[in-house]
Amino acid sequence: MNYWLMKTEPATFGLEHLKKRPRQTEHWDGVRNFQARNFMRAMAVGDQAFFYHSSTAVPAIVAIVDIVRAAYPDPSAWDRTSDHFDAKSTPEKPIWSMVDVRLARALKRPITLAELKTHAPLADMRLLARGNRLSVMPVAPKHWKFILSLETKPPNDEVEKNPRRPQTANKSKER
DNA sequence: GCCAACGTTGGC
DNA sequence: GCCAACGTTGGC
Repeated sequence: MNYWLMKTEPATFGLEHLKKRPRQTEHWDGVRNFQARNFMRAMAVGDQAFFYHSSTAVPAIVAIVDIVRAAYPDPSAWDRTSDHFDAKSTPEKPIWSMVDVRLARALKRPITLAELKTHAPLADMRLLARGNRLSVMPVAPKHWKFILSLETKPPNDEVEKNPRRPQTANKSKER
């Protein structure tokens, strides 16, 4: 069983949307990056993924989802009205894939990107790698376990022990 | 709104 | 196959 992380923009489809889906299940359509697609194709039923809110005020892991259906063709690729339409993909020769995910549970509290960055054991986490833009990526089991261990701890604990940089009196922007 | 990083496209 | 231009992602 493997672990993953899947990004979604809460303004478009966030945890509140997933909660309202029938059986709290949704197909993960619209991925148009080969690497991300290949990771979805590597998923098996029973794998779990962090549900991550991106492009939002407070980027964070907010829930865990179960992979409930392995990769199959993404029909939005041949839907001309879709934002994700791709003329190169056809029902006969589909290029893009999706999986179905079902909400396992919301985290007890969101684990923010800012918080993840403060933890040394996560230093080599793919999500935190420079320039990372993949919307679907694997999560190492050690990272998965460590992140879940943060759930029951106060969010500011570690931040206070590891101040990011000295605060200056001047609140104006750096230049 | 800015911008760094990266993927894709297309000319050659 | 190279690589510059362009588009997208996503944090800040």
